[in-house]
Amino acid sequence: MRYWLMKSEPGEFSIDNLEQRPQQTEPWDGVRNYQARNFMRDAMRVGDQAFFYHSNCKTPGIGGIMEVVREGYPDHTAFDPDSKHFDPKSNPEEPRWMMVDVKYVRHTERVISLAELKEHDELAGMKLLQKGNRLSVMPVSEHEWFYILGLEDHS
DNA sequence: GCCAACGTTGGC
DNA sequence: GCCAACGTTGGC
Repeated sequence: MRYWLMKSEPGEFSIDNLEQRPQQTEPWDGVRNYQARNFMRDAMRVGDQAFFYHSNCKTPGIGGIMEVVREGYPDHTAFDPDSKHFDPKSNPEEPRWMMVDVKYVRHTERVISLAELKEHDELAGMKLLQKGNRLSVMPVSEHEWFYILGLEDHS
């Protein structure tokens, strides 16, 4: 089992939205970065766990946990001219972009903010914290995963 | 293949 | 709203 962190702007799609979806499941569409795509296409497996990270908002940070329930398949929003994620260079015969389906597991007991993550030396190696990192889908090590979960009931 | 210009991300 | 960092595009 692997661990991941996936970013979304809560104004677009939040952990609350995921919880309210039918089956509490949603395709993680709209990723238009090759490295992030490769993680979803090549490495994510059913049963993997992921932090739901809220980005570009008042308090960026981890707001919940989700699980991969469907492995990489073509992101059809790239084919749709009306979609804001439309990419004319992708087509159903040769899809350029991939997505996975994720399912709500739970909210974290509180938002574990980016600022807080930065305070912990044990997490200094996290991809999320590297300067200039803009990946929206990235791996989290098992050690980082459980260390972060251990922060949950502190304040 | 180089690289300047441009668009996007995302914290602050 | 600002802007640093980064990825992509396209002329050459």
